Amino acid sequence: MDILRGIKGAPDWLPPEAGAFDAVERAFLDTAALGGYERVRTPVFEPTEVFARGVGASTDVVQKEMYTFEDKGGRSITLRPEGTAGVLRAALEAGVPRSGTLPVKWSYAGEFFRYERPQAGRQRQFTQVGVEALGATDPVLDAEVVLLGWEALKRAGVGEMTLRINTLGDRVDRPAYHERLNAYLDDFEGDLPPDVAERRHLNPMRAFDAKAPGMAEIMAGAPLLADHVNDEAKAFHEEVCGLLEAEGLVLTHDDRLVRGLDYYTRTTFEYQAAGLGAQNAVGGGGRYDGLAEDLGWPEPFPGVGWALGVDRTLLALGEAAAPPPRAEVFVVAADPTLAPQAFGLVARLRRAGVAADQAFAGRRMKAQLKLADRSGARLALVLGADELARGVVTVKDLASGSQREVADAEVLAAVTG
RNA sequence: GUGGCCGUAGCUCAGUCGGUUAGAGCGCCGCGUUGUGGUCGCGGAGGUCGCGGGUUCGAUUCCCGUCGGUCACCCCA
Repeated sequence: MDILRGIKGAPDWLPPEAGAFDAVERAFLDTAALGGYERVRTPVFEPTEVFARGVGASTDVVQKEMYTFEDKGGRSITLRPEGTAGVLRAALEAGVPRSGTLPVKWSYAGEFFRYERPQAGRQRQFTQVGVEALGATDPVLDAEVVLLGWEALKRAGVGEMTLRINTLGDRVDRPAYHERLNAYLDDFEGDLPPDVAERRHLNPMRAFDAKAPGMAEIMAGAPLLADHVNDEAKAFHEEVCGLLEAEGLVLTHDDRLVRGLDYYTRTTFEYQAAGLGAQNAVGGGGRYDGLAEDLGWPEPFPGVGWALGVDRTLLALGEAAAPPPRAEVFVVAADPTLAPQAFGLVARLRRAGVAADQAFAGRRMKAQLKLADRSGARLALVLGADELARGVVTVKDLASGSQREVADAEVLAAVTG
């Protein structure tokens, strides 16, 4: 019988990569905390409507990538494909817009699910860390969010990065622009790839993303959203960019950066890293001033945020991924009958906060030292009948090979000193 | 959902122009040291050559199918 296998696209993280994975996640979260973003945890599944209405019906995410099922009560449930819709749903449900001081700044981390064909940097279950700043429309807030994401990636160790940024204007700008763009596309009706032809009436901006042969030429002459952004939004964007440039960030303005989620308004941005294969975005985000209303809130409740891909960042880090912490001290029993004493010594060290380990399965001393070496421990503590009789422990420095005897009562000091 | 490439030891891979006992490196275990690792030497364990079918005297090798992996498209973290 074949062994049972995991689910396609649901990765197992094992040592040492899992340790590096945690380090990346921690770096992101720590950076968010430095910015005053407080942790929230929301469910991994939501009513399907949260995403269908929040993320947008025209998006690939909603149209073909959601893990949707019916629970035993007949409700349609979806495994979260992204974080913003669920977090905002939680904020609205808690009445955040009408309580407390705004903006509220939250961070989250967790697993997300999208039914896609796996490839380098893309799995069906993946991990993101995100921040959402809710309840304020202020270019300083947008700049803070964008800068914080950049700093988070830096803190995790990512080297070469580019920051692409764009403004999509407000929702009031959309209808007029959509109409213009669709009128333009009408002239090419017969040449449009099926997916574009189908979706352009829901959201014609997706046509800019289409890479089918010939589309680049068609879109080269298309009207740009940038020309339909209202003056206030334009000024807002310039202020955001100015703040970021003052902090030394090099911006790559990309007026085709649309992002595949319908809720974005005004600021959209994306962090790209080298060494990732085809999927080179390690994070992205933007402002979503209309999302709360999509989720049923009676009045506008603005927000801005980003999500960073932990898996992808790890991929970008490659060999530079931080090595996980290892045991400091490895206890070796020279004789199998001393196992209880070794066990006790390990326990004593651990209680004192020293990362300690030992060998099992009654290995010979030679093999135990080999394991001590492999563990990366700095010191080996050798316990033998000899030492026991004299109330001492042999402390061996594994790098130099030198060793000395230390009185039992002095062991902790010798190890920590 | 579509396409390319790949499935041989725990891992990374070689090999068989179809032929009798399928190899290497790393890792693992043991011996060289009866209480001392990282180097070295010697030895050992470990393989239905992904699975099913076909062609053939004979298939791990050729063909078909299937499953799995991987990369890319679409899109995104």
